Amino acid sequence: MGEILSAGSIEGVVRKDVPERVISRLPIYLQTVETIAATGQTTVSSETLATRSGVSPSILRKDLSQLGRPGRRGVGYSCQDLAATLRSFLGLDRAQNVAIIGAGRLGSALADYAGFRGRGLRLSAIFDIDAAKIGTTIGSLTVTDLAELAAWDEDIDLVVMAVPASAAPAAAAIAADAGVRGILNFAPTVLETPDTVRVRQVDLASELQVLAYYSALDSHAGTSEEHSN
Amino acid sequence: MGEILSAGSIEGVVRKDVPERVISRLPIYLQTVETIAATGQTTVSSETLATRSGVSPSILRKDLSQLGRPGRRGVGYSCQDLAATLRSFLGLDRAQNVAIIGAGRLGSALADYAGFRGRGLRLSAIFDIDAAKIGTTIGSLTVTDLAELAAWDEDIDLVVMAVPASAAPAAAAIAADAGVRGILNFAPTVLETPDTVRVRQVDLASELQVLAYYSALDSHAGTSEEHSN
DNA sequence: AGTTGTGAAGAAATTCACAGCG
DNA sequence: CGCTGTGAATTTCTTCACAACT
Repeated sequence: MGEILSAGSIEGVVRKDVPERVISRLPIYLQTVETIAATGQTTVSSETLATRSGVSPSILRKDLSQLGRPGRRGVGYSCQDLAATLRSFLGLDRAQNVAIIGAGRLGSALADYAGFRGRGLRLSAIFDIDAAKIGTTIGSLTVTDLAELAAWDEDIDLVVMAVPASAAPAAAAIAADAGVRGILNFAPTVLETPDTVRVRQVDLASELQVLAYYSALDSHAGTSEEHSN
Repeated sequence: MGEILSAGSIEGVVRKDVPERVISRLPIYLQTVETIAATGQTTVSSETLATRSGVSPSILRKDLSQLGRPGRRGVGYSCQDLAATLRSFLGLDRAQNVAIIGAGRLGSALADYAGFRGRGLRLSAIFDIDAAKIGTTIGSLTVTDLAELAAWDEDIDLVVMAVPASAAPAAAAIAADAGVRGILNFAPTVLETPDTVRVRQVDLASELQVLAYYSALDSHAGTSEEHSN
């Protein structure tokens, strides 16, 4: 009974509450350590892993210390162990069922996005409310009426919301009623959901506007034509 | 003489260095205040604006206090003024030229994304390196060889990187050489760029994995079949 | 009276620096 | 000897609470 990850689930590892800030960095570490493992390296130092992940070594060590499995002092972290621990910690041992709501341009593109499989995510349905789209095929999936989400034969864990802002709140309510646990929202609206449903916001225009700020800032800093070179 | 925003630029407003955390909230406020203004309201309180933007009133007031234009005590903020101030502050007075690199599924979908215009962003080109794609049309744009980015007739301010992870670093280098100021990176790789180029990362799989964590967490909290209802 | 702007307090995140271990 | 794990110091962010102003 020293085994912590016995059931291939989170069991026993999640005791302290880990801040969301930390959680949001773990997938990056997972991605990085998998890339490093793919080159044949068996261990990796906090220095290397941190640099390749875009964070400082101390923050990386603090983060990893939270998940229970220690690295080896003088050596570093075992790539295999670390990847397995991260996957388990993130709840990726069993693939999460993901549905896309919105079979427009963006939804269709995301449906074909290769980055799901192999990352612990299984795209299992795509929904829309537009009769013209229902029944059409995207990749290996058939677009289904959103009304059928609640009765879908596989429980949907997560939803990618790829509908216009005006349609997002109603769709979110349907998803929440259906027992969905998380929504990744591409619509530029703050969604109100019961606290059983966590929302993460991805707003393309906002991100670009942040970049625009720095772009304009630089233009004014060096008012003359060129900096130097 | 007294006019601060005379040249329709940032001039004089940007003195203190504003933390990126704050900057990244401003587009949300802009979005919210525009929505409110569209309903005909002329002023809005920090309470309302904050709630609709998903932040606390105090943080909203702190954020807005940084941009110089005060609200009216006892009344709130003028929707028109605030929107104009935010746009100006973010460098959106002149539309930023945006290019998409990568004319695959995602790049194509983003190219058609309606959310650019009216948000101070002008999509002005889409590039790829695949000869089969170059010359094809997406929306009103023709896919162009990435090699032509450097000599493009309009200066590209910002780039949306929608290429596979393996191709991203090379494409980022080309963009950086061409004088691009910001990259919104959809590829799951940390990009190394000169500090003239700011990168913001949007990783779909990572976002879903964060949601997966909370999803799995809940599953273990309430072990029995249903909540109630 | 009502709502902003803002110091001061409090909380959270990050970095430091080094003890502890392999 | 090298690298992790971690308390303590530091920095950053958020909230509080109220004076200032319309």
